[in-house]
Amino acid sequence: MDVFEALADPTRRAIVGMLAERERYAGEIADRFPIAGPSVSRHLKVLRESGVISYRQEATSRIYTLEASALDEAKQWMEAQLDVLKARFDRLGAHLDLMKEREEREARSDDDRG
Amino acid sequence: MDVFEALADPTRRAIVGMLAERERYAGEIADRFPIAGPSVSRHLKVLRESGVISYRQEATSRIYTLEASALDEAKQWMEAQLDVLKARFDRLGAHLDLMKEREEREARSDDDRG
DNA sequence: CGTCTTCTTAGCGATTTTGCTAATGAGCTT
DNA sequence: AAGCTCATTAGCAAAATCGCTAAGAAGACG
Repeated sequence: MDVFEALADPTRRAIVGMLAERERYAGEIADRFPIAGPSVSRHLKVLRESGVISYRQEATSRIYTLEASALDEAKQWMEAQLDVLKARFDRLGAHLDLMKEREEREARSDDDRG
Repeated sequence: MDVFEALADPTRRAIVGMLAERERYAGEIADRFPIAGPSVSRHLKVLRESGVISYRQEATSRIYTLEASALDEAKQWMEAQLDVLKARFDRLGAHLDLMKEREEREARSDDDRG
């Protein structure tokens, strides 16, 4: 259910990386990690339940696929935070510009007065 | 050290959300959650050690700030995976186009002959 | 200097996570 | 139907996580 929790584990992120390249059989995934098959199977389950991956059955094999939507959701959360942060800095910049402008105007007024 | 692990916890993501808006005192953060102060303090430590937030001391208070860089790093990882995935679909699309084109060319040849 | 405020670290228990091996389910193949 | 392959679930131990309360560190302030 929770994408962030699913991506917290380095093995699971590596699986995501593998599936970004192309679809894979469960066994093909398991072979690439130094841990036992059932352990990988559990990681696949977590990724499945969080919606990060899906599979289609083909005879006795499961072919796993990366689901862009879940990953995109997480990306968008990151972006939203960064946007709010950026907006804050932009306002700060605008504020500094405003202060600078006022400063200059006051300097000119001083000149006018001599 | 690990941004993804830091963002796995919903309380910590809420803290990130608070700090995106503006800097906050540790106490100000703690007040917004139904858990005890020390528990929040530990969450802040995890976020600190993963580089997601930083603080500056001011008298007895700590003012916490969101660090864009760590969040950006996580965002970029997401983007990288999605880009690889997208590139794959683009290639697939190109492949399908190629097949379609060949099909049409063969159809024309049939007409010529037919 | 004693004490208040602010925040953290120490230490504990309950729960969850991650690894393992063993057993199970489902589909081929002979 | 027996046996093989592919992948999962079941069940266990070790480790990590998250909450709590109690105790500590460090500046402010009478």
